[in-house]
Amino acid sequence: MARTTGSDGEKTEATIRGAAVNLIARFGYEAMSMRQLAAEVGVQAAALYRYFPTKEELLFTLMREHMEGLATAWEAARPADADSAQLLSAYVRNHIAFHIERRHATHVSNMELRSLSPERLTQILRMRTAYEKELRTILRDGAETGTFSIDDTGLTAMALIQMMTGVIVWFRPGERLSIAEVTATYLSMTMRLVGARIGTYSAARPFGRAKDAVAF
Amino acid sequence: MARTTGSDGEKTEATIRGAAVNLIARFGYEAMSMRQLAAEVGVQAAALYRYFPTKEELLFTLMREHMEGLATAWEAARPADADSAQLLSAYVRNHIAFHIERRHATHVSNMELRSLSPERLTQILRMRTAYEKELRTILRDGAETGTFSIDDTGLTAMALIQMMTGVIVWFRPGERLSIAEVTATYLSMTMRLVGARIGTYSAARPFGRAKDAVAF
DNA sequence: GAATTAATCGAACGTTCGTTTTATTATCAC
DNA sequence: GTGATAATAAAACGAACGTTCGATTAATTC
Repeated sequence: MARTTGSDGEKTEATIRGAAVNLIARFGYEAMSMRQLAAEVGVQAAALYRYFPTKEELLFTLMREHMEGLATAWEAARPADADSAQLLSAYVRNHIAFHIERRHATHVSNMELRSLSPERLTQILRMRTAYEKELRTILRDGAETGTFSIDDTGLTAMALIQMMTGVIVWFRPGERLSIAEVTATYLSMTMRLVGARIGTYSAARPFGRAKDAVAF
Repeated sequence: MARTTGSDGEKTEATIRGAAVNLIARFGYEAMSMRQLAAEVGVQAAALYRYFPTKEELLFTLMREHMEGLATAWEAARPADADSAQLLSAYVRNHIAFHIERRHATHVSNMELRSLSPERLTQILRMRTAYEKELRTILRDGAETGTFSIDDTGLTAMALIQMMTGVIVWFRPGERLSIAEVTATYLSMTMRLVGARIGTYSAARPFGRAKDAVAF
């Protein structure tokens, strides 16, 4: 009974976070119990409350930090003094890379909005909207300069984001396609979709072999 | 106490299904309780078990029928003796129409896989795979005839499906864009994405007004 | 080394869950 | 009208939940 020898608060908290992301991604937030999470971490459920006051606070923290991480990554990746095509290219690359690396956290971030209380939900949605707005701005500017040919920027932005984020649904590291190949292909598809004129972006062929329809 | 005057089994079952789809879409399957569902329907929780033996069976039924409905709709919509571009066009139109009309059921079908038992999950995944294979076949054939220019059919198929299905995330009937406009735009984007040669599909401009970046 | 703080444990709280059981009433079939 | 079936209600079962509380031990600070 009582404090376990060798316990370290920072390590335990990090373990809790990691285990929570995995368990929520796999079972769902509502289906994951605190006892299950605690067992995964190697503590009793009561110990979790030393780090997170409520189950929802744990979820909110994971989701908020995911969005903050995305915003930060995009801020670092966004090229200065770049034209629309370059900006879009950077956006796509960053988006794919970020989400592939955090498949489970992305899963949680996209699928557990319903379990947040209204105020917290508002916060997360605001962050998502801000990120989406970045893409809309790129598309609008590109359309205005004639770099892109877009029917509706709002719709196009959402369609692209859904398409790109959807990579986490099917991509599995170590399988047929590499991250580089996937990224290049998504970029190529994106540029075509927005009607970018040939030559406004570098879209080297991502595959050395002939097209085939190997099943996923 | 006991049977309510005017009760009708068929009507009650239909009401249960409808209410379940709405509640699950809104709160999530795990968060929705049978008492909550029963209250929404206007019966006691025990009554639900006359129609569905378990909560999971209810979910499975909703998801299975959603997929069956989609397969049936595609079967009816698929044109006979059509080329790849026409097939893809029909696929996109059917996909968008079907999902927009069943936003909540789609939500449930996509987000609650985790709550199914392994055997049931396998069944649903098989149905999804079959539907996806239809698109892959269209893309592959189109690529072989040179109608489309595709880097990787498997990836492209998944990207398209994620993009199109994602319409339910943002589309709201009665708002800025009509279903026809949305459908036309998704079709236009799809054709570009797959590198369909101009002239191989009818992509009339879906908007009469200038492109703008009105926020969603 | 003593006091304080940190990190855990075990037990328990109050509530809710999916589900079953029994009883009751309504509707249908003959 | 009688018997069978359908459709519901009310009560309860056994289990599990998120969380709190008090106690205990480990680590840190002075």
